[in-house]
Parts: sequence; C-alpha cells; structure tokens
Amino acid sequence: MGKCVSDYGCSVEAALDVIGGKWKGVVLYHLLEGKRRFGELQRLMPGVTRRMLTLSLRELEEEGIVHREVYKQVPPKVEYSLTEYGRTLEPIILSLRTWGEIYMQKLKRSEENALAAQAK
Amino acid sequence: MGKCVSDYGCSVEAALDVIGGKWKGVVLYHLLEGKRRFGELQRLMPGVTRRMLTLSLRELEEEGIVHREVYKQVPPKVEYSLTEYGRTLEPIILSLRTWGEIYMQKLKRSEENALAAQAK
DNA sequence: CTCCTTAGTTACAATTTTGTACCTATGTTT
DNA sequence: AAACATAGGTACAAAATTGTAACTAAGGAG
Repeated sequence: MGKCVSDYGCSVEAALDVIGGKWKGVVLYHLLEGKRRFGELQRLMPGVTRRMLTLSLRELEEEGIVHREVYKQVPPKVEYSLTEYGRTLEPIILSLRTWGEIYMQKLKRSEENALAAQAK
Repeated sequence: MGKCVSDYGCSVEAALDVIGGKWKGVVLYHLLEGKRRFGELQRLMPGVTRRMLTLSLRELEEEGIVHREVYKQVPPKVEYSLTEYGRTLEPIILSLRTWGEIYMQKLKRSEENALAAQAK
C-alpha cells in the first residue's frame, strides 16, 4: 500500500510491482475468462494456499483491479471478477501466456532429451 | 536453476518466473534499445545495487536471454545485449511499459490531488 | 447435538530475496 | 608509489515473501 511515483525508476518497474509476485499474474489470467469463486480459483491454481490466494486478491482489490462480490449465503459465496480498469491489463497477461507456452514447450523438450540420453 | 515443467501450473506462472523479481524486467527494458555496459545499466536503474544487477544479468544469461561480451581491456569493459531468443520477450516488455506509464500518470495525479487538499 | 460446507483469519516459522560492506584484478595516470 | 577506473566476488545481515497449522462463522443435513 501507499505506492508512490518516486518509488519507481521506470514504468516497467511500476507495472511489475503491481502484477509481480508468485500468484497475482496467475489470478488475473484466470479472471480474464470471467467471474470465479474463491474455491474455484484455488482448484485452478495448483500449489496456491488459501492464505496466498487471499492476500493476492486483496492487493488486486486495493488497486482497483479486481472486484469482490460477497453473497449473503451460508456457506459463504464470494465471486471475483476483473474491473474495467483490471481489463486494461489484458495485453500484459496475454503476452505472458503466449511466451510462457513456448517456454514450457522448450522445457518439456529438453526434459525429454535428458531422459532419452539417460536411457542410453 | 534447474527449472522443471511440473513446477508450473500455467504458462503465465512460468513466464513470471523468468522475468519476475524486482530488476530483471527493467534490465530487459533497457536492453531492448541495444547493447549496454554494466555501469551504464547501473546509471539507468536508480536504486539497483551492483550485486543485484550482477545476479539479474547472470540469471538472464543462464536462460539464454542475455548475451555477455567481455572485452580484454583494463579497466574492464563488459557489454550486455539481448539474444535472438531474448528478443521474443519484446511484446511482454512493451505491454508492461505501456501499462506502467499510464499507471504512473494515475499515481502522479492522485499525489497532486492529495497535496492540493492538504494546502486547503 | 454434531458434522459439513465455504471463505476466510491469525500467529508463527521457513524460505527467498535483497542489501551492506568490504575485497579483488590490473593497466593507466599523476 | 599511490590512486583511479570498471566489473565484478563474498560473507553476512536484514527484509520481504511465502508456507503451515490451527481457529472462526453460521445455516443446513443427518
């Protein structure tokens, strides 16, 4: 909280401060496709803990990127979605996704090669 | 080091693992414009320490994103540049830059407003 | 009356990232 | 002979991030 222009040396640094960290980008990626409940996000993100998911969502909410809708039900139901402002991040997330896909394909190929070499 | 496909739940997570952190994106941003010497990068990146700059460059080099060219001179001269593979990151860096610029303008406006309100 | 559900919160611990301060190499300049 | 320049390396400390485990709320089901 309490971000300040003078904290940043350039715009890339500022942008990475907002979507950086281990999970915020991943949350945004899943929210690009529409509303998601808390538990749904948890299932979509293997490895995330409830705590980290909560923290990530709260920070994105504070920035005005994510909208949090609480339904007065028991058991509770909470839906998260991108705000209009949040949707301006779409180009970043899509370019991350595209590049990441190719990167993972490369990783996979080199793992397969290492395995084949080991089997002599 | 020793990245593994199974470490990642999705492609965005993988991409952020490569360019995430406080400085790697900023280095890439400056290298988009061409070769840069170590000291030059340091001057372009207020706040970075020699240590963090070295670490960031080393990681990017290991991934094959950045090329390191050492000139046999005294005092030493080392030039860093993007590899062809590194240039595939351009869409990510440009979208981060564009978004970051608008974000910083928003921050600046709200700081000015806060100041004006205080002056009553 | 107890358990189940979802969406959390909290205290604490471990891990990762980042920073500080000092050390190195060596040809050139003063 | 001492100082300067650049591009580091290294040990250690501090700070930030992330993880673990236990606890909570409140209505409905059995």
